Amino acid sequence: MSQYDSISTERKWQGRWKEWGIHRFDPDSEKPVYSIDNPPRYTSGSLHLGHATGYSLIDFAARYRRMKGYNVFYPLCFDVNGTPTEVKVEKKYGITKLDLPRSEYRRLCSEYANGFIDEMTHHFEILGQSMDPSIYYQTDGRYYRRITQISFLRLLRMGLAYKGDYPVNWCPRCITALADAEVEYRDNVTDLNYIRFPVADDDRHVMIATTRPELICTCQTVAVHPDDAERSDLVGRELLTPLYGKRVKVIADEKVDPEYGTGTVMVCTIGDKVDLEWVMKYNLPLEKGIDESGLMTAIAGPYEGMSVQEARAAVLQDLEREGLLEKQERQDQNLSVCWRCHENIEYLQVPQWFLRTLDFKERVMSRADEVEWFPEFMKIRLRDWVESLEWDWVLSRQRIFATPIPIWECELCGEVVAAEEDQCYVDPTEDDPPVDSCPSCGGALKGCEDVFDTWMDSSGSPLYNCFWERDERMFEKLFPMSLRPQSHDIIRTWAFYTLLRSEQLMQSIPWEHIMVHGFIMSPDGTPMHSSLGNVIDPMPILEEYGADAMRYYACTCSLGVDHAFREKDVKRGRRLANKVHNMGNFVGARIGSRPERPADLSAADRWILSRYSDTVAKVDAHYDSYHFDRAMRDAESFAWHEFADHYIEMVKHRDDDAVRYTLYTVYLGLIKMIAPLMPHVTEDAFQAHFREHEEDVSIHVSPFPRPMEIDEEAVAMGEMMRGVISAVRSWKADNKLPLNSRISRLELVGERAVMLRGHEGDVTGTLKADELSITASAELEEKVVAARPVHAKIGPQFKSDAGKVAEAIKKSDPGELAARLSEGGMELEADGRVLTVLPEHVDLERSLLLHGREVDTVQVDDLLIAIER
RNA sequence: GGGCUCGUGGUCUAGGGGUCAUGACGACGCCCUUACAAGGCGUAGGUCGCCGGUUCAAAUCCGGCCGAGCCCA
Repeated sequence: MSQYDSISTERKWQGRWKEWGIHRFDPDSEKPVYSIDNPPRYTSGSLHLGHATGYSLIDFAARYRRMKGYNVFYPLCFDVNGTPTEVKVEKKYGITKLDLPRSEYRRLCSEYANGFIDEMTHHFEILGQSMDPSIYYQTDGRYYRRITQISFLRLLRMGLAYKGDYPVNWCPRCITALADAEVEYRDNVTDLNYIRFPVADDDRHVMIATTRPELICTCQTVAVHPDDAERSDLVGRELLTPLYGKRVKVIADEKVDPEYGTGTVMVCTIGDKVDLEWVMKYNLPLEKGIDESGLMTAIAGPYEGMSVQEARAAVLQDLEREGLLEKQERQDQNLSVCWRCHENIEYLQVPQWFLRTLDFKERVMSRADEVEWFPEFMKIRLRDWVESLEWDWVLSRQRIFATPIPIWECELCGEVVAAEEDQCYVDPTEDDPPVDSCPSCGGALKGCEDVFDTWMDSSGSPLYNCFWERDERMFEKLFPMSLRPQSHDIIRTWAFYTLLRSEQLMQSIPWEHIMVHGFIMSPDGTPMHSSLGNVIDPMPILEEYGADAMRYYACTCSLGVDHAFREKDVKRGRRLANKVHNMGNFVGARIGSRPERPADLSAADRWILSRYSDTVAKVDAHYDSYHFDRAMRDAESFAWHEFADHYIEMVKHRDDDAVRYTLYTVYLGLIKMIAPLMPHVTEDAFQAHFREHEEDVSIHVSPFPRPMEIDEEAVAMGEMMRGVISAVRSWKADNKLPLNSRISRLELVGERAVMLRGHEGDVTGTLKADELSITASAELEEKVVAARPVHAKIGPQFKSDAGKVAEAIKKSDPGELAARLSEGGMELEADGRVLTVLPEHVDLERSLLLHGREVDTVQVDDLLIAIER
């Protein structure tokens, strides 16, 4: 009947929250700050399921901390920068970066990326996000790029940023350098070509296997393994490269794998990382066979101007014609590709700006140790990455839609003139340098056309968020931040670079906690890819089930691991929202005004207050350690299976101050516990039933509940009542009776049952029983029907005899055993020793028989319930 | 190939030394009960991936293997 209408309710409160400004960070507040280094959402279009989940997890932390009394800093922010947008724009307009003036190209990118922001902001609202628009930023803003540039100028002055001329990863499609972190690997199958290299001044030839025949033109040397007896005579001799006839020397190097191909390797400039090592080691000339656009250079002779693929085909054809191609084998390989456009990357020597990184490995790891990781094991990923680093970070990109590197260079002598800090934001391709001409030679200055790797912007997010170089007082207050939330795939980039730069600029950690979540996979557990057609759009889910239901799913996703999407969890979320709503209807109809705590509470009241207190303590601790899945599990299980299923049933027959007080207190605390996870339905219940009695304008700015009392005796009584009531309700169900059918008489028999004397009303009222009597053992025949060993007691005491004791208990006649135990214990003999079995070692199951009356009996543990219809 | 995480009823999942293994979904049966049938009560369904080891006791700890996912080469 009463159904919760999630969609309209959610829109309503989302609108109010905006009006009330309850998510606003207060710069003037004295409250402790909890600041979140929120991942600026990349403006690539609509939100996908992974984002919906990831941002939900962050929002849980934000809302929880607000309720814990923190001044929460949780900015609405977008990442508007970089290659992914350029790739999309180039596709859309069919252009490359070379086709348009820089400013025009930049305008198209900016228009494209900014075009998504309104929609994406709206999506965040629909998801129930509590991001604060009053501290909004986007990474292409002059205000943001200014911080990137100033931080670079500091690093430059410290000697940590430098210009170098080393081979770098290069994407010929994007025509730019790439950092190691931007290189991805793809499985591929290619041909391994066996090619004859004639030996100079001899009629012999040597067979060389290569996957890159187009690079014969840059072959600098040929290597064999020093222990390779078969080929050792070649070392020191010269070979002639096929097609070119260039003389190259044969060397011996440990790094050659004698098992691979022919055991003879041609070293080119530069085919792969191993080539690069040899180039460095033997100081080989760096001849460039491939240019920045991925086309063969003049060195390739007849193949000049061809693409790598074209040249490879042509070279193979020519080799075959000359009889130099012996054979070809299919071979698996691991191809290095550009992280964004997936073009094969090359190693090219083009002068670049670098940031000293290798020198900081240890210090970064030591900062990482100062940060608390959730989960802890994710730090291992960082360590593995840091240990594997071989190059400094290439900062410069030959791209356009990013932050310009704020320097000018002398066209004559190459002298670098850096921008003044107060010039920033500055674009050296448009703005004037701080001096008119080169200070060393008077030559003309040319603005740098390179831009920064966008991770240079991203890794400055804590600096920007904390008002670095904008507001000293705020910086003192905010830095370091409280939390960095992110996914595990960008540990090697965002987390690493942020730690690095915070160490270099501040000698500090950037944040105290880092929370790392996994990916959302398709329902069958495989990754979602648009090419596989298994991508799930969260918007229809949000429209069908509501944001609270979606967030319920999100909170079941424990940190650090990947999760297959499960629509049933979203459905479960919707049912919980409905349940919470309906519990509110029941409670709201009962409570009237804000009740004071009456002097006497019933056993049921004290039981549920104790269980509630225990739950609050657990849930609070789970939130505090970002275990939202556990927080929800404990809160939900209490709400549904203790409070609703039992307590509410127990008090339906009552109408007194104690029950009003208990319902008010427990239900209010309950919705507060769930509020960070399901903010809409809890706000709705708060506004409907509590707002007029409570001071807080919204549940989301109200204090998180605190445990009240744990009354062990009441818990024992409550659990027993719950057991009795459940048992009788199942008895009614088994006998096909409606649950509200009357029972004329109940009798509880058992020593523990006596505890319930004085609280008969809770039981009779709930079960609609006319009469209830409680007796310890009277009029009953007790029969022990089973005896089970209590291993938890037997093990520690009897150690290696535990097995024998357990066996003896199992073998005994239960009745006799019980008799012996009541006389003080049962003695066993084992290897000449006497072992005494005591009552605590045995769990007796008794069947209690009641005769003389026509009754049904139900047993709960050691309690017998006799029911007279 | 290396690192990390994970293999638990049909499906998904909790638990991480103490012995009738948690819960959800699904299935089946029953019940419209002074909040909720989008509800309640119950039943069936398990060699806790496989093989060894440690221990009085292993789903849990250790080793190996098999399988999955992620990250990296």
